[in-house]
Formats: sequence, structure tokens, C-alpha cells
Amino acid sequence: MTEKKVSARDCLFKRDEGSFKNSMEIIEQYCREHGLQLTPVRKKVFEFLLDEPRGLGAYKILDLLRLSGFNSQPPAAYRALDFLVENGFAHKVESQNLFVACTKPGSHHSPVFMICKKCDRVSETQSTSLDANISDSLRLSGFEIEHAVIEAEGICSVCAGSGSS
Amino acid sequence: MTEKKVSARDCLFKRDEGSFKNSMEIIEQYCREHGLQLTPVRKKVFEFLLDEPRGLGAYKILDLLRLSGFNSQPPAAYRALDFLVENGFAHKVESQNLFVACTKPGSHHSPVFMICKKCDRVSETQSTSLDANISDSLRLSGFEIEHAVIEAEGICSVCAGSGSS
DNA sequence: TTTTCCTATGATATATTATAACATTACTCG
DNA sequence: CGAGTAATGTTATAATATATCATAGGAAAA
Repeated sequence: MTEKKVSARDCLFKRDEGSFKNSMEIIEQYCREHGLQLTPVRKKVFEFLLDEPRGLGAYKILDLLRLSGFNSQPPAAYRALDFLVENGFAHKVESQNLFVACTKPGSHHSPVFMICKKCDRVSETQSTSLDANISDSLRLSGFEIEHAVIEAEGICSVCAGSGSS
Repeated sequence: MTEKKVSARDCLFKRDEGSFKNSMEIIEQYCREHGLQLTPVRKKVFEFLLDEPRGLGAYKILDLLRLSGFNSQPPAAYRALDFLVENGFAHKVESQNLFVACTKPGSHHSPVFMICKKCDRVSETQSTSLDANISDSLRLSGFEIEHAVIEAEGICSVCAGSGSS
């Protein structure tokens, strides 16, 4: 009756300041160690992603860059996103054309996403067993997987538990 | 050295005329039984999809419609695709913005795709065990799946076996 | 039969997502 | 300094998708 969407404050997946800082520090260190340039635009885009558990579209990111004083054009946003995705700091959610910060930055893996239709929150699992299952199944058919897109849409535990509708 | 791509003739996933006809007959019957209108545009689009194991983009389908004498605009193609997808006759491959005929038309399910980077062929598996694995894993986290997008990119058995590169 | 209603299609415009191509800057390294 | 590379700026356009309103066509009600 009151609200359609669960507010960010109530979310199970909420991240506190500590984990924000932690993710940023992790990728800063990773970049130092691997000779990667975490330029201002790239860093800013990663901040945006960390700050938005629902993920962000490329053009929303472009807007945010402009609000932050960057006078950017679309390629700037896509280039920053390419950098973040290539280096395992972010992922693209293919079924939503949306980008999210990686919860395990720097570890190259095939993520599994759960996208809540109610609160729009995107959460990533590190389901190694899941990856293994899929690999095994498909390997039986002789298919060699290089990358897997696994995205589940449905209702997250918070929204399911909040006795609405 | 000779060819980069495996030709359609050599493909393990090749469908013969018999199975084409079969798929069409299946959806014709399904539509009759469920009061669905398999109009000329919709039928034609389904034919295109049956005929292209690599899948087709919406605008490619639009081109084909025009070549077939339909004077169509983009919404016509998307409407036909919506109809086919909603009724389980086709799927969208999200990671490629591409549509494919369903190999089990009419059975509503969450398909698993294998997309070969070499021959571009898209094949669908009916991996119920796979679905089950994913459901179980995510259910543990309290997430209720309504739909799952599972798309593996890699090298198909035909291309892997054809001793190239 | 005429009217009504519903479904599908036609038609126009525009929104959204993404990239190509070339110019410029900025930093490193020799 | 000068050359080379990586990043960014800039302009234009490609590719994908939808909103909106108009029209047609057939089935069902009156």
C-alpha cells in the first residue's frame, strides 16, 4: 500500500561505507600492481557503480559524469566501462543493458546475477558450483565454454519476505 | 587456412527439411488449439528463424520481410518476434541481440544457449538438470526465479574438432 | 444487417544503446 | 627534446527498440 519499491536502506544487499572504500582500495591496488591507469573518469565511473545496487545504463553514467564536471560524450562512458569490464572491476548485465560493480574485483570469473523485478536490485553470486555444473553439462555435448552469461530474473528474498502485493 | 567459418552444410546442428516442416506444423497446431493467430508475417518470421541456425537480428528480419514482399516497418518485425517469443516459438539471445527459433516450440521453459564464436551457430539445449541446479543454488539464497538467461559463448564441438588454427 | 469490439497491422516519429573514425592531449621512455 | 603509446576529445552515425496514433478486418452482439 505504501511503497511499491523497497528502499535502499532496507536492503539486504546494502553496502556500507566500509565496503565501498574497500572495493575502491582493492582496484586501486590491483591497478598499481598491474600497471593499469585508474584515471579520473574510470575511477568516477566505478564510484557510480559502487553506489548503485540496481546497476546503471551507459547513458545514465554519462549524465552522472557530466554532473560531476566531466564534459563527456558517449564514447568516454563506454571506454571507461570497457576498461572496468575488461579488467574484472565491473560486469555488464546483458539482459538489461546495464552495468554493475563486481563484488570480486580483479578475479576474472563468469558471474551469476539475480535481478529482482520488484526492487530492481542486481546481486552477484560467486557460484563456483554453478559454473562447474554448467561447464560439465555443456562439456558433455562437446562445447568448450569461454564465457557464460547467467542472469536470473525473479523476486529477491527481501522483496519476497516483505509481504506485499 | 582455407575457410574461417564452417559452412552450414557441415554442421552437426544442421536441420533437414523434415524438421523444418515439423517445427512449422507443431506451431500451426499449437496455434489452432490455443486460438492464436499465426498470421502471414508471424509465420514468415518463424520461417526465417528456422532457416538460420546463427539466429537473426530484428533488422535483418525486417530486411527479409521486405524481400518477401511485405512493406514492413520496424514495429512489424518486433511485434512478430514478440508474438513468437511470448508463445514459446522463439527465444531472444540477450547477449547477442539476436532471435532464434525454439527447438521445443510451445513448451515454456528457460533455455540454455551455446553460441560458437567460430561458426556463430546458436544451439539450444533442454538442460533440465541445469535449470534445476541453478534453481536450487539460488533458492538457497532465497531468490525466486521466474526466468533465467543462460548463454554460453565458446567453441562448438564441430569447430573444435575441425582442427583449425 | 449493421454496429461494436477486439486484434492485428500500418505508419510516423523518436528513444535508447553502441561504435567508427579521426584529432588532440599527456605521459613515458629513450 | 623527440618519438611513441595510451587515453581522451569530438563529431558523426550505426544498431537496436519503442511510443503513439491511424487503419483494417473479422468475429460477436444487437
